[in-house]
Amino acid sequence: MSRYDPATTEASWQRAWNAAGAFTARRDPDRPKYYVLEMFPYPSGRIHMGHVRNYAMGDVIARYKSACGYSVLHPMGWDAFGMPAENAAMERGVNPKDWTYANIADMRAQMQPLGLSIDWSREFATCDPEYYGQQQSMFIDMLAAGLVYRKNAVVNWDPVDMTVLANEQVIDGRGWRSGAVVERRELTQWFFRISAYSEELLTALDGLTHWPDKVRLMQANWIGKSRGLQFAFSTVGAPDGFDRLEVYTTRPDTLMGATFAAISPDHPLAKYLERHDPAVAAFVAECRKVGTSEEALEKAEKRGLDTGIRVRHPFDTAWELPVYIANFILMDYGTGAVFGCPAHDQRDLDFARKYGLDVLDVFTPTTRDDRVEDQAFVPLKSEPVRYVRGFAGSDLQTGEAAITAAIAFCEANGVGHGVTNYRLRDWGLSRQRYWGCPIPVIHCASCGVVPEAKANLPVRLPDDVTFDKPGNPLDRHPTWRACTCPKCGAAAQRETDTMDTFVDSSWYYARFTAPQAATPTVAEDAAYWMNVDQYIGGVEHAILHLLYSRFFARAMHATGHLPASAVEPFDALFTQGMVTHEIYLTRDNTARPAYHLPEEVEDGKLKATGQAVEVIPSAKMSKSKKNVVDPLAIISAFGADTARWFILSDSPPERDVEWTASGAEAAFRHLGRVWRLADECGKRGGGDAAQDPALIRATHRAIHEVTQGIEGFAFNKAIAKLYEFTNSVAKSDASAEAKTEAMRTMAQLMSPIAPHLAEDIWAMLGGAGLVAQARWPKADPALLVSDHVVLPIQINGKRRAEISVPKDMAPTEVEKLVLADETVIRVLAGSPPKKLIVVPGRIVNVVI
RNA sequence: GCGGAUGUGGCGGAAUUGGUAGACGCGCAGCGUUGAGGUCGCUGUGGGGUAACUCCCGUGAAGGUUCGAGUCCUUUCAUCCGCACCA
Repeated sequence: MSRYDPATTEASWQRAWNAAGAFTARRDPDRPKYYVLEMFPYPSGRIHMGHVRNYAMGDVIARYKSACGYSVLHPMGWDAFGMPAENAAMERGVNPKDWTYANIADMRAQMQPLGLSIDWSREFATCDPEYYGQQQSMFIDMLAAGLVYRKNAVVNWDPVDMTVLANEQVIDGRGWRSGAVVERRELTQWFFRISAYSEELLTALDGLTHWPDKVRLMQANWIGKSRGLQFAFSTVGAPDGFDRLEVYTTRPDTLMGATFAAISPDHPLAKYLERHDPAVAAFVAECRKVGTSEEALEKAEKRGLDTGIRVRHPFDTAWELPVYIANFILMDYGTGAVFGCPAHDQRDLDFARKYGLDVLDVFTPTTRDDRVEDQAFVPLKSEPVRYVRGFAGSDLQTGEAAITAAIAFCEANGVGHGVTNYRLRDWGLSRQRYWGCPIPVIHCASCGVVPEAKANLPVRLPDDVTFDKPGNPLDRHPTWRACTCPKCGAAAQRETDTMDTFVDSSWYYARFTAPQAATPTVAEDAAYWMNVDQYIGGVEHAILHLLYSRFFARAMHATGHLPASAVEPFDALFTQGMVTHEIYLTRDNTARPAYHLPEEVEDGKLKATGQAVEVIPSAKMSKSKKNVVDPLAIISAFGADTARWFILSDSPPERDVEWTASGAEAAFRHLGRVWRLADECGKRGGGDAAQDPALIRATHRAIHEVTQGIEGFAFNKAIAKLYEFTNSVAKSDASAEAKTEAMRTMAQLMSPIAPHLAEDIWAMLGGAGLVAQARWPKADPALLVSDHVVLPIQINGKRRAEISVPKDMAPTEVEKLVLADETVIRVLAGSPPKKLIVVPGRIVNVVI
C-alpha cells in the first residue's frame, strides 16, 4: 500500500471488526455498562446526511466508551409504521409492507459502509409482528390499569374523500389531494391518560440534569402548569340546563375588568344553540372550517358571535355581560369558556374593539405613561402596579400577590375556588389508517369493548389490502374485522383504528435490551442495560417524542414491564442540529425557478450548459429544493472516514452544519496527510533528535483535549485539536521511534471519528490487535502544565504588552515586574497607577 | 398567535464561562516542488491608518453595569425550530 486508499481498506476493516465480534453487546457483570442510542430512522429508503451526522455522533461516543472499558450497547432499528408507506401504496400501487421492508434492506446496505459500531444482531422494525404484538400486549395491560380510555375527539375531515386527514395533509385549510375545505369532526377515539402524570412529568424534569435546559424548559411550558380561579357565572336568557357557565382564568385579579364572556364553538352551550339557532349554526360551521392544529386556530382572524345570552357578574348581579361564541377559545383548555378583560389582554382588546365592547382598566402602570391606544397593558406578574378596580381598593402590588389575594377573596365570598390546571392534554392514539399497530380490542354486541385475549396476539395486519379508495383499508377488508368475542364467544368485530406511530417509538429503547424476548422486556436485561446513558437526536423531537417516552416508561413501570429506576428512560440527552446546504436555482422567463443538485453545479455555473445559477443561502437539505448531497456518493469518492470527519468537524454538534464540497475535500486531504505522516515514520524515519520534549507535551495535551472534546460533546473542538496535533508531529524533528509513538496515540485519538484510517495507521506502526479494541490513552497531568505563563498587560482594559512569569509567582512580585515594564513606564509617565489588578495566571490590568 | 433557540473576519467556527477576540479549518495571496495544471510542502491573511511602531475601529443594532463585556442587564432587529394526526 503506497497511498491512503479508503476504498479498499474501509471494507476490510469492517470485516475485521465483524470477525472479532467487536460490537456485540454482552451483559458483563464485571464491567460497567454504557447504552448509546440514536433516534432510530424512518425507513424512507435513502439515508441522508442528517442520518450520517446523527449516527457518527453516537458512534464516537460508543467507540470512545468502549475504549474506556465499558460494556457498550449500541443498537439500530427502524421506525417503520407511518403514512409514507400508505402514500407510496396509493401513488404507486405497491404494498406498504413490501415497500417498507425493501426500504429497510436498502437503508441497512447504505448504512453499513459508514463503519458504525452497531450491534446488528439486535435490529428490529416496529412493523415486525414480534414487536407490535408485544406492544399490543402492553396496551391490554395499560387498559386494565386504567391508563387507556375512550372519548370523543375532533379530527380533520375531508368531506370529498370522506377520510380523516393528518395536520400535514391540510394545506391552507384544504385537503391535500381533494382540495376540499377541511372540517372538524368528532369521533370516538382511544387515549392514553398522560394527564394523570402531568405533575410528575413536570417535577421530574428537575432530575434530568444531563438534558439540555432548553428541552426541559420547552417540556415544562408544554405541560403548562397554571394556578387560577374556576367559577360559574349565572346566566340570563340561556336555555334550560345552562343556568351556569363555568369559566377558568389565570388572572382572577382582573375579574372587575371583565366586559364580556366567550365560549368555544365546541362548547356544549354552543352545540346546543347550533341545533336551535340558524345564525349560530352558520357561525359555528364557519369556525369548524379551520384545521385542528393550535397554530391554525390561533392564527385565524379573531371572530365572534353575540349569542344574546347574558351572564351576571359574580360581584355585582345587576351588571350583565354579553356571551359570545369566539373562534379563538380552545375547548381543550380549562373549561372552554372565559371572561374577557380587554384592558389587560391583547386578544381580548382586539375583540372588544371589533365588537364595540367596553374597556375597563383594573390596574395602571407605576413606571410608565398611560396605556397606548389599542395596546393592552399586560405587565409581568412580578411588576408592581396600582390597582384601581381590584378587590381591596387601590393597592400597589404585584400581579402575583393580587392573584393570590383575588383567589382567597373569591373563595371567601363563595365565588369559585382556586385550581391548578395543566395545558397538557391526554394523548390521542387512534389513527384511522392501515399501516400501524392494530389496537387489540374487539367490539361485541353484548359485551361492549373487550380486549383481545393475549393468547391471540399479535393481532396481525392483513397483507391483502387495497388503496384504490380513500379511507382505512381495514374498514373495508372483506374478512379481517370478523372475530369472536374473547368474553362470550359470540361473533364480534375488530377495532379498525391503529396506533399513533409515536407509541412505537415510545418504548423501542427498552425492547433493544431484549429484542427477541417473548415478553415486551426481560427483567434482568432491562435491569442491566437501562437506562439509555446517552440519547441523541434532533430538537424537533424535544417535546412530543420525548414526553411520550417519559410517560410510556412510567406506564410500563406501572404494568410491570420496567423497573422503577427506568421511569426516566434517558439519562442524558443531546439534540443535534441539521445538515444544511446552499440552494442553486435558475429562472427561465416567468416559469417557476428550477432547482439544481450541488453535483450539477461548478463555480456558480451549471456544468452541462454553463448557465449561471442563483445561490440561495444554506437551508435544511430537502429533496424539493434539491440541495442534497448523497452520503453514498461522498463515501465512494472519499470514503466513510472523510464523511464522518467533515460532518463532525465544521460546526458544534448542537448547531446546524453546512455541507460544503470544499470542506469535504479538505477533510479528505487531511486524512491523507495523516496517512502519509504515519507512512513516513513507519518507513524512512524522522529527524535527528532522539527525543523531542515538545512532541511529548503535544501528545499529552492532545490526549487531554481530545478526551475533553468527546466527553463534552464538542467534536468540532476535538477535531481542531487533532489538526493541531498533526501539525506538531509534522513539525517535530524527533526520531522515527518518537514519532511512531506519537502517531500511535494519534491513531487511538482518531479512532472514534475516523475508525478505518485509525486501523490503517495502527497496523502500519505495529500496534497490537485492533485499535477498536485498544484501551483509551491517558494523559500525564504533569506534562499538561508549563512552568511559565504569558501574562497580558492591559492598560485601561486594552492589551498593550505582555510578560512571561513563573506560573506560581506571587501577585506582589508580578506587580513589580509590571511597573518595570517599559510600555507601562511610558504610559504612566511618572505618575502612579490609579489601580493595579493582578489576576494570577490570567491577566494584569493597569488603570490610569 | 404561543413556546424555544441562534446572531463573532470573505466563509464554518474558537474563546479555560467576566480576563490576550478570531484557535482550527475553508477561501485567498506569495514562495518552493512539479514539464503545465492538480497534488504536496512552507509563509502570510479581521477592517482602517502609517515609511515604521502597536495608533484607531471591531462579536446583528442601541443603551447600561464593571478595572475589564462576545460573555451579565435593558430595549430592539433578523433568521431558524416546535405547536399535540409528519416522522
